[in-house]
Amino acid sequence: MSERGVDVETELVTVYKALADGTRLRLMGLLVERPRHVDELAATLGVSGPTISHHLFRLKAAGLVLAEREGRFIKYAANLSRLHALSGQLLPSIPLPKDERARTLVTFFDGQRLVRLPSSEKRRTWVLERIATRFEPDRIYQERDVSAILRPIFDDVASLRRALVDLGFLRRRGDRYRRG
Amino acid sequence: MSERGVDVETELVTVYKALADGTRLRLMGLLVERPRHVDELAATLGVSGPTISHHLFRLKAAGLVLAEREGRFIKYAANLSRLHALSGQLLPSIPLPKDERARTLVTFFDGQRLVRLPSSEKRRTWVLERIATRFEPDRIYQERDVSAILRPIFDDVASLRRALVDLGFLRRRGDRYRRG
DNA sequence: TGTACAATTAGGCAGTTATCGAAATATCAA
DNA sequence: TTGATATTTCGATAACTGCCTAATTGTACA
Repeated sequence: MSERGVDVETELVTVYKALADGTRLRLMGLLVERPRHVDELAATLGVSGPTISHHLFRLKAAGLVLAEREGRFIKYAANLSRLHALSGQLLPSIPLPKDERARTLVTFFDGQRLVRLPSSEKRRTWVLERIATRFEPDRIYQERDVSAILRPIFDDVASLRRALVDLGFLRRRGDRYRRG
Repeated sequence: MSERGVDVETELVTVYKALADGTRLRLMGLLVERPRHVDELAATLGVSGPTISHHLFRLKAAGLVLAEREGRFIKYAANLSRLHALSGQLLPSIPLPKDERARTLVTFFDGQRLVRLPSSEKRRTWVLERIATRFEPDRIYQERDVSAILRPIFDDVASLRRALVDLGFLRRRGDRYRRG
């Protein structure tokens, strides 16, 4: 799960890097207008074919343009659906810092006690992950054992237990529980 | 008119470049959450103070963060109003036509074909410059070779050839032509 | 004033990038 | 197959970037 965070950051950086160049921005401008061939782009922007090719490669790698061969030509086009998807999302999705997890734990725990269940699944996962460490692996717990462990942590034992089960930290079989 | 276009592009590139780095993205994440001092950022992200300083400089240059001295510390904060202003504007602003030269070429060419000769000398120069690339340097062309090259581009070959000669892209000696 | 601490600047190293011309590859057409 | 054209790949170069350590500047406090 934290892995996905890294991936999102990497992808964001790729997109930002792809757009962080004047020539590529102009390229995108032309391609948003209509699809074009490489040599037309080169002539229009006044740079060499290989340079255009290089920039198109980077834009393609970022998913911002699509290529399609048309006889001897290759037609490049802006990936409009991707642009649309990104447009409302780029800046707002500046990734949260790596230590968000640590700060989340500080925020939601008061000592050993859970202040409240986070509403976002990501934060809930971090919080429950810590609570799950109170259970030994490979040991079978009765429901009352589970409650005995959870009650000092959080008043609403039922919700907490359900959350642990929902996210797979606890597995339930009948009235027995095991760390998952 | 074109000047403003260039400025917008430069500013966009600055912003994209500022965000095109994982460390700076994480920095923004921390600063969006709350203002922080440099050494806290360095410790949190695990890089040296000077490196943080360098990144903050770039973010500040892009207008993404604000700095304020607080005693011995300097408090850095995300420029939230700027982020808000940019968020709906970054990608949508790509399609704007770029510099005047590019717009001219797009306007006057339909693929390889010249729609008409621009009347202003500035625009005519850009257009002819592009056509001139069809001629190899240091090669002598007979008039019929010149026509063979120009006819697919523009019906009125005579006017086009004269314009190329007038602006020095083609040199004529008797009935022979050379790229100028 | 002098010491401690926060931050920036300076200098240097390693890796990346934008650009070009030349050469290679791919496609169509004769 | 050969030739023409479109595009990419290769190889090189100059500029830029991210990171570090060491030195410098700026601020507060004893």
